[in-house]
Amino acid sequence: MSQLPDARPSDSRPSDARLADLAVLIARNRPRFRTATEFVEAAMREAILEGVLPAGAPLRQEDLAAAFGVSRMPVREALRQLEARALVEFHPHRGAVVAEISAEDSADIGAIRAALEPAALRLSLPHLTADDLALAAELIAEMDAEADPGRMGELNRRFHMTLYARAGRPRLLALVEQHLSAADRYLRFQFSALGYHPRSQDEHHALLAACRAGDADAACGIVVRHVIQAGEQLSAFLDGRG
Amino acid sequence: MSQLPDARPSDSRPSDARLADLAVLIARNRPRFRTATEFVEAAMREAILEGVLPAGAPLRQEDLAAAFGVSRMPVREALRQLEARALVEFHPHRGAVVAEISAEDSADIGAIRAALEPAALRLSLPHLTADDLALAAELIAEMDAEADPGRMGELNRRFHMTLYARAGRPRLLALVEQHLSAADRYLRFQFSALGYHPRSQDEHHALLAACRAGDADAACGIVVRHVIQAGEQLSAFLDGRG
DNA sequence: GACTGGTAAATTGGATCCAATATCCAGGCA
DNA sequence: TGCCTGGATATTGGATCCAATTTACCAGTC
Repeated sequence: MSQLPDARPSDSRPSDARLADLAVLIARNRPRFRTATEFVEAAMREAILEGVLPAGAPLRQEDLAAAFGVSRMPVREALRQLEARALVEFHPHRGAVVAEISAEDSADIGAIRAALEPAALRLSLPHLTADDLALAAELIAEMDAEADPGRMGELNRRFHMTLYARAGRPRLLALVEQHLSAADRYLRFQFSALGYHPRSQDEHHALLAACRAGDADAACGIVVRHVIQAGEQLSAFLDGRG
Repeated sequence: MSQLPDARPSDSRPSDARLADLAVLIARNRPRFRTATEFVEAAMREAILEGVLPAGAPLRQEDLAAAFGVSRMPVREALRQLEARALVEFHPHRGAVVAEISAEDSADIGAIRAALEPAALRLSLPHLTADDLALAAELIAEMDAEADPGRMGELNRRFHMTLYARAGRPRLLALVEQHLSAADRYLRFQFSALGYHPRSQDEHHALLAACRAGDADAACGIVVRHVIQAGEQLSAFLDGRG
């Protein structure tokens, strides 16, 4: 992981073009992560959010280390970070497990989204560009054509984040994305079980229209309803099989 | 730290009362932290929020380990958790530092609070008891008598959390408390520099009154204004010495 | 047959050890 | 003189090792 040479060339005629190409090449080839811990943390977060590591799954440090081809230590540090994000739970001396999902937790996340997302949208909306709106429209179209639940969640997340992106509040946006992802974990169930798809798409269209019109109040109202009703539907679904 | 016996009694007549007492006794006597990592994490978080470890301070793992009387490993895990909470920043191979504070970050936190706190209050307000309101009033009174900025922040945080506590959304409340604490870090400057004290207390009184009256809209309006104007004042202060 | 007690295996938490990287400073070269 | 190069040092990132705790299993007893 860290013993790769940094691709530092000994080429001694540094034309600007060459340097630029080089930077691109380095950027691409640079192992996406500078430390093993970062790598493991990102991979595990994705695995949990994607459902590859299902809720309740025990996380044996030794096994994970072997799977990632590293020692236990980066795994431990990554698990600690994920714990702080409420994606895994530690039980002292008994190990970590992927955080369980529940109707209560779903409602909790829904309440947080319903509070944060309109705030982000209100800040972002005045600064949205035509390109942003075009991209959002494109993402809606892609969702229409998409069947795979995993890709679906990804597109949904990108659609929402595109509309919030100009808020210029990194911390707020990070929180929003975090809970959007967390909600994805829950929605994964629902996508296959219930066909909540068409209605959701209607709301996406309405939201985009309100954004185009620059109508913050309307847009926020749609977002809140969108989030709330998704949460309720999901809570009902989870309750029905708790 | 972890070699204390678990106080498991061999008493073989388990009356319910005895069991309950036992649970209390165990809970009280159980070392507050079960692992060194938990201990270090809690202590460091407090130290950062209290300002004992000021913004920008380098966090040498060896020194911290010595200070806590443990090895570097629990320190490393604790630092990772604090990184996920945005309280420290890692620079690969260069070490960790206490997260810097800035006017932008202050505004960011203000926006988050302004979104989350009214949501928490709205959920909590219908379930507030007379005791809750009495406690809140008491905390306001204590704030009047308090001069120390540290204790002040603590009281302010408890006052707000008392009003939100009945929201019944653990995740939401954790987020609220986290950002209330983060704001404290910033307010510490202000308390001594500017005398924003009296006005803030007026707002606290007004907020409590609205809660007593069960007027959610009014209470939320006050909270939002309270947070926003504290944020603005602070941003201005920080900008003025950027 | 169920429960207590004790022992053994598995797994985590913590400490130590090694490698890799960044910083700092001296020295050579244009 | 100024900049780049190279090595020494400090500090982190990662691996290995040991101890402590939990769990499972099995024997013995009521």
